[in-house]
Amino acid sequence: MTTPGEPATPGRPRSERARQAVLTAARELLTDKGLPGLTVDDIARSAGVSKNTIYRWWPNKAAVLMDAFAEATSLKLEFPADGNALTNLRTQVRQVATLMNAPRARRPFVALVAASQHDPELATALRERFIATRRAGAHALISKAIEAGEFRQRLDADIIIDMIYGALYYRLLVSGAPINADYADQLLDNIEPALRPEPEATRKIETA
Amino acid sequence: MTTPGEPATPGRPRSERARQAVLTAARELLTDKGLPGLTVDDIARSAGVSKNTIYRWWPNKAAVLMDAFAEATSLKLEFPADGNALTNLRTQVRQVATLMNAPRARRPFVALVAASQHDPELATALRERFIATRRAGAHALISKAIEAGEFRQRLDADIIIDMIYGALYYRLLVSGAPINADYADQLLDNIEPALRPEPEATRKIETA
Amino acid sequence: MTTPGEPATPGRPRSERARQAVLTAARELLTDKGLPGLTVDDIARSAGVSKNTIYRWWPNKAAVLMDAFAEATSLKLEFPADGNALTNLRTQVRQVATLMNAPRARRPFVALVAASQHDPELATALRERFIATRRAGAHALISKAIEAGEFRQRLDADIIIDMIYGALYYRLLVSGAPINADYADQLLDNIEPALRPEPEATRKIETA
Amino acid sequence: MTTPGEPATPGRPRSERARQAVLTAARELLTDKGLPGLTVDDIARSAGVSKNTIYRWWPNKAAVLMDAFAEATSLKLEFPADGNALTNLRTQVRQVATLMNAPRARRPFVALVAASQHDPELATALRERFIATRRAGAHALISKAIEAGEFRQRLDADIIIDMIYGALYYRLLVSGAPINADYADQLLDNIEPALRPEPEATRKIETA
DNA sequence: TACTAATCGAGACGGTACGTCTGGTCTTGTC
DNA sequence: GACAAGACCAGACGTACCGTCTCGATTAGTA
Repeated sequence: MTTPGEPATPGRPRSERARQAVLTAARELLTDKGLPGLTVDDIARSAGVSKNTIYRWWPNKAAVLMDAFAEATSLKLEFPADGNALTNLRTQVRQVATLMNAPRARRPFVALVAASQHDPELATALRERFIATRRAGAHALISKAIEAGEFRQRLDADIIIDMIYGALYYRLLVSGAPINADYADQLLDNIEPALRPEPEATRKIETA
Repeated sequence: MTTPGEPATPGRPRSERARQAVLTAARELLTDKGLPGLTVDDIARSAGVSKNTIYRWWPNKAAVLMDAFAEATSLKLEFPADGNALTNLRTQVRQVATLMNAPRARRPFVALVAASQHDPELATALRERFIATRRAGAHALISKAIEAGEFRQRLDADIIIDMIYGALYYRLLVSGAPINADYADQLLDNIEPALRPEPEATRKIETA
Repeated sequence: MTTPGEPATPGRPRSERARQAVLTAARELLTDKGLPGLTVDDIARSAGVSKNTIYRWWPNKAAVLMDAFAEATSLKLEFPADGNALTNLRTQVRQVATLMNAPRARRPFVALVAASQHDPELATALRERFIATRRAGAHALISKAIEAGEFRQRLDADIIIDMIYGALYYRLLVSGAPINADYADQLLDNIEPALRPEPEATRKIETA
Repeated sequence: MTTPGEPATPGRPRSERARQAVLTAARELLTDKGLPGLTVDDIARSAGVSKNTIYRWWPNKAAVLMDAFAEATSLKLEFPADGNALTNLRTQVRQVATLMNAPRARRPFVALVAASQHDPELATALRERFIATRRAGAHALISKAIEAGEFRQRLDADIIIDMIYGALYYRLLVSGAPINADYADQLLDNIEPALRPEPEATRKIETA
């Protein structure tokens, strides 16, 4: 008997074992060898699965990697909202930075971003499933802080996020430099004066 | 008779015509079709050159594109140092933003950055030949401004550059949003308070 | 259910259509253009088959032609054993000569013999699959005739075959002269006195 | 000053050293590696000569090998005409057989015959420069013997030569069996009864 | 207990790009 | 001029990968 609501499909059901084997194999091979040099035949062989099965469930190689990466990073980043806005933002950025640098995430993520440059569908999926969620968290935090007067009024949350997260991506994709909590701190330390509301005196002079 | 100092190699000299034809063809094809879907045979055919000649001088497709792109953007960005530091920085970022968005540069550049993710040599070349020069200009400007008291003392030039340029790369590689002078202005407007020296009152207290 | 005895291999079975198309295309192209100037790409294109498929089943171009030629000449030469030994031998040689001169056989066969000069495997295959069968027929005929007293006792069947067939190959490969039934007759007419048993008088003296 | 009679060509004369080096290198490489796997670049490098020089004096690779082989076998085969026709023929065939089997001749010769199958010019050159001379010697010998009554009247010299020499070529190109004086003897022993004039008695009976 | 329908493995297939190699030509500067 | 050096064009080679396909063998639910 099947779950009600699902239209009781006849025939053999999809093998969960095969699905897991594919994703695991893809993840491992990607971590080991990077995206090029990683072939679908490799994944199939390594997963003990037929190529057919892969193409039955995923449209192409990138989609497999996408799912594989999704599983690997499914653990939600929990952004505690205990302290003041600056502290919270710092915590967020630190967590994202740490995650980006994790060995089992950095290589695959870089590969996916690279592949997305010539694969619009992948680019969309990547943005919607990973990047948007991170941005949304940061955007909510900053917006609230601006409203609450904790951050400058004239701040543009999206631009600030572009800069902070952009710096992380810059290191990830261009300079290759390490991305860790220290670096997150440096970013926050340097941009912090732009986030704080202007002192009364200064504002009066300016607005005068 | 050859110029003294040049060791007068024997044999037929490299054909400058062939070299130019290859680079031009690569540039055009890359702009039209992107890096995948661009084959070496295409370049050879389009350049009227044998594949052999390409592989004699470049180790792979990416290296050709690297050189092609280098020629295309060899025109120096001139950063005028007339006004104050902030204005100069704004001019710089505007120029870089405009360049990044130019149709004959954006596609190739994106393709090169993507390819550099799994090609360490290309990554190094890209950093040394393009990115380093841009950074150097910005770094000099900011450093001087800090020394001259035009910018905050505790600023870390590299971090600031990471953020401003990182935002540009973020749009280039991740969000795909347009990159233009307006965006450059937005970046500068938002980070500017972090660049300005602290007001007298604050500084006196600090330095006291 | 499969035929017992056949091990029922898994996977998609080899395409008989592709096999036939390759062999036919190879045969036709070889007849038209000769072995050089005949490329594997040509065969693949002409057969509507991928190059991959050719290389999956044949180690090189010559092996394809070998099989193609085998199919073309699979029709057995039937040597009737009705009359006396000399007549039968003449019939055999005439048939072989005619076959060698046939337009769809001569060019391919010459090409294969030529290629076999620097391809030991091909040479072996050629000998075993074509030349040996022809020789075997002639050898049986001559041996029996010697035993039956129809041919000279001291004849060496292999040497006789070397000479008769050698003459055919000589014209085929060296002089390029035509090879037909008339030529076969000439060969037999000239060597015939060496085949006949010695006249009684002479034999008596010898055996005495 | 040049030799009178030769039209005083200006410029540097052809380098005999280069010519010799090319032919020697070609010969050695051919003996070592066979015709395929023997490239013009190989010859040039091994001879310390530029490829240009080779193509200046020979139209293609086969022509070089032709000349190289010509030098190697320029030593004339001297056919002594001392004894009776049969003995002389035997001597001739023995010499040709021995020459064909010589290690520095067999490989190159086989390669040339093979190459001549798809190179009409080479085929012509090969026939005219090597094969014709051998045949001519044998033809003269047999013709005279027929006229002198030493051989059968109704013998066709060309057909006999086709068979004897054909047997040698057959071993050379098809069976790969050794070719030596013993083999020459076997050939002569087996065909000899066909060469001898018919005994009077037999002829009378036949013509009766 | 069959029957049906979708899955699975294996692996052959068409298509296409890769990077290498060779043949034969052309272009330098030197002798 | 001939020569060594070596770059050049043309084009075949054999390999690799992608995504599709065709098999026989499983494995549920349905009759």
